[in-house]
Amino acid sequence: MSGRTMSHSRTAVRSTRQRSAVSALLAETEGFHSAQELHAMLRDRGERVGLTTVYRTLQGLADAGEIDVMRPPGGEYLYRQCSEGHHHHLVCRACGRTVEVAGPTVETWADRVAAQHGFTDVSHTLEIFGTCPTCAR
Amino acid sequence: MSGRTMSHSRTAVRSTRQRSAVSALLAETEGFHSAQELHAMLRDRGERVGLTTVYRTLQGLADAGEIDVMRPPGGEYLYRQCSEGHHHHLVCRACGRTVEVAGPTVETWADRVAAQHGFTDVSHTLEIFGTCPTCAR
DNA sequence: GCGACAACGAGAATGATTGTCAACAACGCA
DNA sequence: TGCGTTGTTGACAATCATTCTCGTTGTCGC
Repeated sequence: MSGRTMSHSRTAVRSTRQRSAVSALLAETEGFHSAQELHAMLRDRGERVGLTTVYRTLQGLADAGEIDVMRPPGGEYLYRQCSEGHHHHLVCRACGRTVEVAGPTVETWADRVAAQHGFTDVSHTLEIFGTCPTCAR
Repeated sequence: MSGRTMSHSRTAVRSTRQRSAVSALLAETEGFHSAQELHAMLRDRGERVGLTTVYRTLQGLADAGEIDVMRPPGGEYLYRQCSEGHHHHLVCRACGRTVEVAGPTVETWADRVAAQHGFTDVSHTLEIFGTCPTCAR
């Protein structure tokens, strides 16, 4: 992992119809969706993309940091194209609506705590769940 | 769910050999383990407990807040008996060693952010991953 | 004791994700 | 523009943690 030295221009990522289709779909879709859902959406659109390819493409995009991955308690992986930079999500349990939140406070706190215990190469996951105002009634 | 009114003394939790075995194992075991691992450990001990029961018992204990649940990226659910109260974990990616960390800062931050967006009934998940000093070499 | 019913557990079922591998199609280069 | 290299695709099988089924068993109140 992380050993992608990308020497020269070897192993260039090829642009294919399938990959474009997935990216395009993500670009114009709101909210988080599972790989299965995205695959079904593509199918409904008339795009012919294999399920395996959807999984591979999503993982690739996630590794590249171009999309966000979330795993709600008791559910499968959900993907979404978000704004740039590191941020977290506030998710409604009922309707799934999400709000992106940036928390410099938390980032530094997590790094500091980890450093205090001598941990290096630190990362973290954080999701906030609740009921949004609309669903509250 | 949550409709456990417990009228009279109905639906009392019965104490069984299997349930005791799982609790006992958790009590004297360090670190997080999956349901499958715990089941194997019980088997090695000579305890005869079905896998289904291990799952059920763990879920029950987790619901009751008596044990902690964690789900690392790309893995299955992990269970562990921790100290009382709300806290988070700093986990070593290499050896799995965990350190409990309390973060009042984070708790209030999460609640405040959620409140700002009108979200109610708020909860959150947070895990910090890194490489511990020992594994760093 | 006794009986109601929670708990158990072996095996089947589920379902998301990953592995396989032959056919395919970008893209660099001549 | 033609061609070969090689990353990419996708139908299908395989994996594997978790859940469901349902007949049997063990607890506990009385």
